[in-house]
Amino acid sequence: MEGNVCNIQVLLRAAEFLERREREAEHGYASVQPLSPGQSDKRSKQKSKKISAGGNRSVHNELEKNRRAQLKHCLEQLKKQVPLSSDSMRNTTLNLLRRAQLHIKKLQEQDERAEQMKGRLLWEQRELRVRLEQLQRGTERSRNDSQGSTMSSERSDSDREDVEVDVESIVFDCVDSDGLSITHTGADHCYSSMNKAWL
DNA sequence: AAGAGTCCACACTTTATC
DNA sequence: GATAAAGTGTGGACTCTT
Repeated sequence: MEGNVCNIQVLLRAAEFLERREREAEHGYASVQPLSPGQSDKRSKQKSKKISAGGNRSVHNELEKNRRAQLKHCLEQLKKQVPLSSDSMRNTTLNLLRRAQLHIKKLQEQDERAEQMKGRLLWEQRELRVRLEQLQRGTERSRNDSQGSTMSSERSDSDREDVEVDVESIVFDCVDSDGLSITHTGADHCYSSMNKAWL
């Protein structure tokens, strides 16, 4: 009985040795040796459980490789989206993530500014429409007074349609070269050109 | 409950940079 | 050559599916 126990222990040791040698041959170095008890709870549990993923080390390794390749691919994609840094920062993953963070912040700010400008332009558009209506009514009245004409308004709805201005396009026409940072004078220029188009 | 898939942390190696 | 960063193998933990 005692002899059998000894044989089993010898066999287990031999199996361990063979496994270790196989690992060394596979990737050039021995796998991580378990730490002494108390160093790490995780490590102390290592031998107690089979590998859950696939039950096969090589399958697990392949899956992990795929996962990392995917992660790397995503980082490459991100690198394309994020503008290159002008300073002498090294192109490490950490720096890439930092630059991405800054870039996102910048884009959010630009978006905010664009929204503000859009609101202002819409407000301006409404104001100018009201003013136009007033002017049209004024000219109609003066014509009626001077000529006593019964003709209907010179400007039909279709004419008025021509006057309609696409605010969105104006916003982008007025955008500065750096993106969406529209200066006040630039916007004023837009308004004056809008007025010219209408009059 | 068992198995598969995925994420994460750790140890270690390899490669790049100074 | 020293150091940092990237790459790899591995096992545990967790979630989801069957």
